[in-house]
Formats: sequence, structure tokens, C-alpha cells
Amino acid sequence: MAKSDASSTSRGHRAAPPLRAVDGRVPGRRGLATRQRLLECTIELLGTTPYRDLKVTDITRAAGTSPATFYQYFVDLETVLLAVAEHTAEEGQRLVDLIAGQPWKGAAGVASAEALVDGFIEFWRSHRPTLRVLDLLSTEGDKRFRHLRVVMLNGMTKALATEIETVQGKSPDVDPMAMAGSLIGMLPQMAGHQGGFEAWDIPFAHVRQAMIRLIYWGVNGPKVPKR
Amino acid sequence: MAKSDASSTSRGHRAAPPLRAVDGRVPGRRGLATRQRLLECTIELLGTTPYRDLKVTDITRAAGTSPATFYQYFVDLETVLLAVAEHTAEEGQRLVDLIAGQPWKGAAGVASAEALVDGFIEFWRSHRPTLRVLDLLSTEGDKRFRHLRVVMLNGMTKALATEIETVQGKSPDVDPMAMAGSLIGMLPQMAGHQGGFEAWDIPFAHVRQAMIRLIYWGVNGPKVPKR
DNA sequence: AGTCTTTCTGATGCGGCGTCAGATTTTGGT
DNA sequence: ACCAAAATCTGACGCCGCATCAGAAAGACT
Repeated sequence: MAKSDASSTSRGHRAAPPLRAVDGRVPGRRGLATRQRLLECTIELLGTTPYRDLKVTDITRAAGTSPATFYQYFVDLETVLLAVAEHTAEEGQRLVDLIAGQPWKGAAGVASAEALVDGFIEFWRSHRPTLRVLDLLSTEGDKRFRHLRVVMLNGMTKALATEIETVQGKSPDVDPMAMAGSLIGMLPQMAGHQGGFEAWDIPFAHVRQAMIRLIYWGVNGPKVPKR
Repeated sequence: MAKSDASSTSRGHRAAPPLRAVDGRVPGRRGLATRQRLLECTIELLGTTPYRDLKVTDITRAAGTSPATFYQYFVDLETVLLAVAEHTAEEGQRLVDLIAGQPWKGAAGVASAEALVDGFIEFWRSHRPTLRVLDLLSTEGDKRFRHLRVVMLNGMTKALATEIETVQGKSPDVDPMAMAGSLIGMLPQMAGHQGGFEAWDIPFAHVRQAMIRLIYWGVNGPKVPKR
């Protein structure tokens, strides 16, 4: 299968990531516009249709074009989803600012944890359909999506690991990256299963509190008995 | 359209949950056997095929029967997945024993947390494909699967919440159910994205350590500064 | 206006879905 | 052991989405 692309931004480096259509040619104004329209309709539909039921036909119908056109710009359904997710993953990098350079000790630390949790919840809320699919396909084991998820959370994780090192000094008794990864990994989990908690009569505000505590503890590393 | 069922275990109560076939009749020996064979082939295939690509035809081919037979016992693909997941979810109830009645303070508490983490990892490992799908469809928002996931984790969560209450006495400053729910919710997340961590050069053993710490803290509730 | 390039589409073969009506196997009464 | 009735299975079918191609339509350039 062609390894072609749809990666709009492979890495902020090269000036113009060519963005070729499936047949290898570089689309012009009109082409890019339809491509964009297809992307938007995909996002739109993701909000109302479960992943498994999302058909290429649905997207093209919504975009007012024909199936063949779709295949001009995307290899298959997953490719368009990947492109959508890529865009969102970049947006997510902004969350790094909620971590790096924040105070993490004492009361200010709790405030920082609060801000992080709230920021993440808001981020998830405003991109729910896309992030759901990203999570889905990455759980599913698809390499491209798993990689993308890692990249998305990578910035936050590294930032948080750095903060953990700063707070706990040398010889923290847990690998800071592992702790950061666990904490950051909790966030999508919590945001994603929000409905689950409520179906359970646990007010989401309480879950938020729990998350804040866990982050605070994770960063500050209270004493744990030796074994 | 028929709303019928295929739920083998609607609730542990009534002696014989009838288990009707789609046409309303009660299957006999032979029928149950084929039904079982279909279930087993489904599990088998889940291990090698991504959810979206799993076709009814694949299952029937594997079971050496015809598509029509499949529809005799299951309304659709999701129904068979639900049945599979239901079975696994019940198995999961055993994990409650790793929580209820264990010691949670001091060094023994760390040991209990360790046992819980390891037990869960093993549980996940031995049912990976099924649990992946359960998580998947529940993330997807499907009511039946979400409910099932809640039921599966419910026992563990309630048990852990009880332990939290015991340890922290009255006036814990976080809702025990919310904390327990968060901690228990982390477990599938961690087990499921194990590959993700490793793609990241974080040894899974370190993640395990982090999880153990978080559980210990969550149960014992170290001091957190007031704001 | 004429030509070349880009972009779009209708038509098509393939394969899975879900449902019949009827064939095949099993059961149970005699 | 036999046979009718019940249970179970299946081949065949219409429908729809997938993915592709050849060629039509729309733009761009001179």
C-alpha cells in the first residue's frame, strides 16, 4: 500500500511539507479547499456517528461530493481520521504551559494541579469526538495513532517529569517519567469516562478533586513506607 | 430491530435466565453448542483482528457455519461482543478479593497495592482482546458496554472506597468513591497503554511502581495544603 | 478561442450484511 | 425401529458501502 501521507505537519522543520494528493500531484487552491471541506465534515460527523458506523460515503455525502473525490485526497478512512487527529494533537501542545514553570509545592502546587486538570478537561470537552477516536484507534493498537497519542502527551509528560525532578531533587524513589506518564495518562481516561462516573452517582466535581490530589501527591512524592 | 437479547447473565438472581434465541425459542443442546462455538471463535478472532475489521462472516467461517446461523443466536456483531465481555466482566469480580479485607496502612499497605496492581495486570493480560473491545465500545459511548464496564469495575471500586473510609476515618477530604473510581479507572488505562509507555522508553516496571505509589497515597490520603 | 492541467464524477466489480424459505438433523412418542 | 414434529442449519438473494477507473467538467495559461 502506498505510504503516502496526509501529514500536514511532520515536524515544524522543513518549510513546505509538500502535501501531495494520493496520485502524487500537489493540489492547488480548489483541491485544498475540497480537502479541507472533507476534513471538516469528518469532524462534524464524528460528533454524531460512532466510529464503526462512519462510512466514507457519509463524509462525501455531507461534503456534497463523490466517493472518488475522497480517495483523491485520502488513502482511506483511517487516513482522514489521522489527519484530523494530528491537527488536534498539535492544539494540545498548549497544555504544556499549564505545567512547565508552574509552582508545585504547597498551596500553590494544589492550585497548579487544579489548573492542569481543568485545562485538560476543557481541552477534551472542546475536541471530544476527535480525541475519542484518537484514543480508540490507539487502544486498538494502530501504530500511527498510538504514535500520535504519544506525541500529543509527550510534551506534557516531559514537562511534568522535569517538574517532578525539580521538586523531589535527586534520588526520587520513582522514575519521574513513569510517574508523569501515569498521571498524564489518567487525564484522558478521566475525561473520557466522565459519563461512566456519573452513571455511578459520583459527582464529577468529586472526581476532579481526586485527580487534583493524585497529581499533587505524584509530583511531591510524600513518604512511602519501605518494604 | 427486534430488541431481544443474548444476555447470558442478566443478573445473578433468577435461577434460569431463559436465554432465548432471536426468534424467541429456547435453544437446546445442539443450539447452545453452536452458540458457544461462535462465542469462542469471536474471542479467538478478537486477538488477531482489529475491531473495525471484524466481520460476521469471519466468525461464521471460523466456526464452520453460515452467516444465517449467526443471526439465529445474536442480533448483530455488537451483541456477540457484549456476551463475550459479560463473561469476562464476571471473571473480573475475583479481583475484589485483592482489595476487601486487605491491610492498607504502612508497609503492608504498599504490599497490598502491589498485589492489586499485579493482579490487575495479569487479569488484563489474560483477557486482553476482550477487555480492549469492552474499553473501546464503552469509550465510544455505547450504553450497554459502558454499563458493563461500570459493573465490572463497580465491585472493585466499592470495595476500595470502603477501605478508604476505614483508613481515613470520618471526614476524608475527598469523596472515597470518587478517589476509588479514579484509582481503579487508572488500572485499565495503564494496562491498555502498556505498549505506549514502552514506545516511550519508560520501563513498564517503573510505571508499575508509580501506580503502586498512587494507590497507596490515594487510600491513605497524605496531607494536602489548604487553599 | 484553444490547449493543457487540475479536479470531479458516473459506472462498475467486489464483498459483507441481514433475511428469507426450505433442506437437514434431532427429538420424542409409539 | 419408525415417523411426525420440532429444532437447527443453509443457499440464495437484495441491499449497500468500498475502492477504482476512464473520461467529463472546470480552470488556468497564452
